[in-house]
Amino acid sequence: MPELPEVETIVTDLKKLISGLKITNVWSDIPAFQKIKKKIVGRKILGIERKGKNILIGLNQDKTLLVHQKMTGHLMYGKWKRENGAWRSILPGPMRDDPENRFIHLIFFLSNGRQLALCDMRKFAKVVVLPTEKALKELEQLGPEPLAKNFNFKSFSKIIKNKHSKIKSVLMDQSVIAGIGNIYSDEILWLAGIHPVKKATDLKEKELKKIYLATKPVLKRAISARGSSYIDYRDAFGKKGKYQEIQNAYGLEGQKCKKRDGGIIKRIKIGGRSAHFCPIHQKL
DNA sequence: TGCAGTGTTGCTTC
DNA sequence: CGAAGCAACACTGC
Repeated sequence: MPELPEVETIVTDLKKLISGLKITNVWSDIPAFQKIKKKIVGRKILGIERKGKNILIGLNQDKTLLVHQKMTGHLMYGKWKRENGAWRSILPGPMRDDPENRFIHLIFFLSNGRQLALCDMRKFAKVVVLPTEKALKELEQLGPEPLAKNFNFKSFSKIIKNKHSKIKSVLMDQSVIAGIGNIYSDEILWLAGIHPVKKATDLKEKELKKIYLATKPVLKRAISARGSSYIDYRDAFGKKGKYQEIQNAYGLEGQKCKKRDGGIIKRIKIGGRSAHFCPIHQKL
């Protein structure tokens, strides 16, 4: 679920909320997660950063808590109480009676009395504690960060030009660019005016440039909107993102293209994923 | 009722 | 080797 904008939103918030705190206890109903308890209880949280869609929580003694939220995972900061076998938020706010609470599978108890909870309906999320060096090594295969200052057209086009897959799939390939998934690949191609099925290797210099130039604005706008909450994404405070209200392609099948070019947004399958595009201004 | 579809990734297959 | 297909899981909507 969470792509770069959603992960960036949570990381920015968590930096302010949990940096400097100690982890005092860990609860989980998933055996794999229960094992991390003895590795991190008593450790201090030094800092938090994002790499692609990964969240790295730096701990003392050179350990890193590596979290990938995959499809439906999201971290929330608050306070929950176990009631009748379920976790219930006891703070005022949107988490109070959010049905999402029933999917809490992991809780870190913090030294200020608050908790960091992982909500994950489909249980795909990855949470591991590794020596920092190892964690960084695991993420070595990630492509460049599209929002970094050194993300330039030359390196961007060089990687993409010789890929033989469809451009949408290439944009979602984490080793090509880090952080782009199904929603934002649709949005980037809509803004660039490129058909998602087009083979990357067939793109002309001018078309590559359009994609490159569309990438940053789409991601930045999504970060400003605090991400998309198509189904279950929540920010650290249990609030939904607003990008789905300003989307141009994703999830808009059958609606008029917002470019007012007379197109009706079409939905097709690409590599097993749904792709949305305007057949008028995104021609093959 | 049952089954296709869902924002990700990595393993298997060709 | 690179590209494509599918499974991991739980739930929703047609």
